[in-house]
Amino acid sequence: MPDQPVDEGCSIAATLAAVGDRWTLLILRDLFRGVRRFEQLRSDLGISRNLLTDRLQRLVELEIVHRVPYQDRPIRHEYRLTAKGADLSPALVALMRWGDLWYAVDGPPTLLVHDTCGTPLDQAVSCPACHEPVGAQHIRSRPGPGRMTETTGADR
Amino acid sequence: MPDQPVDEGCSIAATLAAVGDRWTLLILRDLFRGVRRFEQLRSDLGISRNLLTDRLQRLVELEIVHRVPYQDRPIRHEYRLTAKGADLSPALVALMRWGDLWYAVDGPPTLLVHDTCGTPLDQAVSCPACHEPVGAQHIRSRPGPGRMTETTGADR
DNA sequence: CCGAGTCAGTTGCGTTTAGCAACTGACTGC
DNA sequence: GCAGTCAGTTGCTAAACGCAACTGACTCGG
Repeated sequence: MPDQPVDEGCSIAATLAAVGDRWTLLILRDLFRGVRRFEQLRSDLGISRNLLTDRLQRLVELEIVHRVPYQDRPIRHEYRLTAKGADLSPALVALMRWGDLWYAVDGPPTLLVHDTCGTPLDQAVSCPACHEPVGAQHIRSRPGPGRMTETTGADR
Repeated sequence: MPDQPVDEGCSIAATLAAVGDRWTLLILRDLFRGVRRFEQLRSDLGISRNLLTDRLQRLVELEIVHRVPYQDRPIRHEYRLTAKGADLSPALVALMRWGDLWYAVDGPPTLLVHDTCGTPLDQAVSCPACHEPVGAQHIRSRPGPGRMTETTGADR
């Protein structure tokens, strides 16, 4: 997928360049849920086969997903998240919460719970110094160590 | 923008249907950073004018962004996040962190800090009962109250 | 008051990407 | 040996994107 407008030097742009197309995050959502096989993914998502082939290949190249054989004769593979793929979990959680908040009139269609105790989970941005949650209006952005060049002033 | 494959009954799909195209999240990133005017957005993103017009209109329709006049003669508007738009902050933070983790070799290009104390922020999924952070492998998903119908078994 | 400049679009056109349907191929199981 | 499943591939059409040129409402400098 398309070389996104890759604003090098922005991690959001870098992430979207990797997984920011119409299907990839939905494929990953299914992988998190345990849907791992081509045909299952296809019918669950309603994606066409050629695109699914394409997106999975790309995810494998990016090492977000790996192919694991689950039978020989005929050889068939399933797709599993790598550590890099599993690290997308917070992003999917955040996207889900926004959908829950603004589009789920009767409450969330899916709850995320702690496996050991079954309690519904929280997600928060917080300040390790102040030990409190931080809302969007209290987040500032600053150039970090990985910034190459021209630090323009316009912060949040 | 395109009517995404809207798997109704999945908040991730609902969110992606709203903001999951090639440009929208980058536009929102800029709005969070304080870039608010058409021409600024255009040149910062390198997006073509027609698409920017289109995306902004859609964001206004969805009430993620609103148009505020900043001068008359000629009348000019800037685009600002609504509360709904501001609620996307955690999602952008999560996408940014993944990019930082996997693509920022020299450290993050941008740091998010607490406005009052300047401390770099954390984001975590946590269990309110156990009072501890919860990694991807300990998250289970369950049908929630907003689920309409056929609860298929395949959980995470 | 005329021409250059700015900002915010709109229009038109060619290229890319996506979506659909039909086909292949390696099997299993009856 | 024929139907069925799974995982693709190929070919064609439709939708989305990207670029460049044009419009329009102004301001400002001379």
